[in-house]
Amino acid sequence: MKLPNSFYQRQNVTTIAKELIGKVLVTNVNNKLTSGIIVETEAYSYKERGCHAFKGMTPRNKVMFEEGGVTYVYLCYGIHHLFNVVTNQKDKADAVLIRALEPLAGQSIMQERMKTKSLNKITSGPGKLTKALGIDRNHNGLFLQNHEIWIEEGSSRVLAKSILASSRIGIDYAGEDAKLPWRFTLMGSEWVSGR
DNA sequence: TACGTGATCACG
DNA sequence: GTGATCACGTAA
Repeated sequence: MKLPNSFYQRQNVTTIAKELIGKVLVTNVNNKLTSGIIVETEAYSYKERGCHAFKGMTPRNKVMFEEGGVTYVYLCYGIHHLFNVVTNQKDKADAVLIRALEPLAGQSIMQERMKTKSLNKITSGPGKLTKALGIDRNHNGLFLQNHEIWIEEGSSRVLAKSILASSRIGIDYAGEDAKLPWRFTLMGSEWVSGR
């Protein structure tokens, strides 16, 4: 079952980021189905400096100002595509960055895209998982109710106490806000990114 | 630890 | 137009 729009349109982005742990991200790109269990997320709110939307709307971050339930994909460091889901109401530009997955369906397709014969760490990082699932900027602003990218309920329930909070990665420019404990990881998962 | 890589955005 | 910057990954 796809998560409904009401899941994404709630106000508290950290709650949504936590609840996304254990859910399953699915893509159907070029008729190739791939999926993974979400094991690492980060929350971003327009109210704090870590967020692309902090200084207002620009051509790049425009979709963050839509209603929750659409994708926000952008190119980072000229090389990596990063995948977010937009949350909250219209003009409340919050989003959750998906940072790591445990591979589920279509593992051989992911290996092909990553040019590796191993499964090890194949989706353990925000830039890697987009490549493995075939996500790029063409997938910016898509509705998560569509057939190309969506998130569905996982098969087993994740307990709140097995989710760890820590500070977000790679946002030193955000000053004090870089210390917010808005990165969430699944305790004990070997698929969490390692930076 | 260092650097590739190119879109983006705040300046003029 | 131009230049600094950047929510990373890999090799070393």
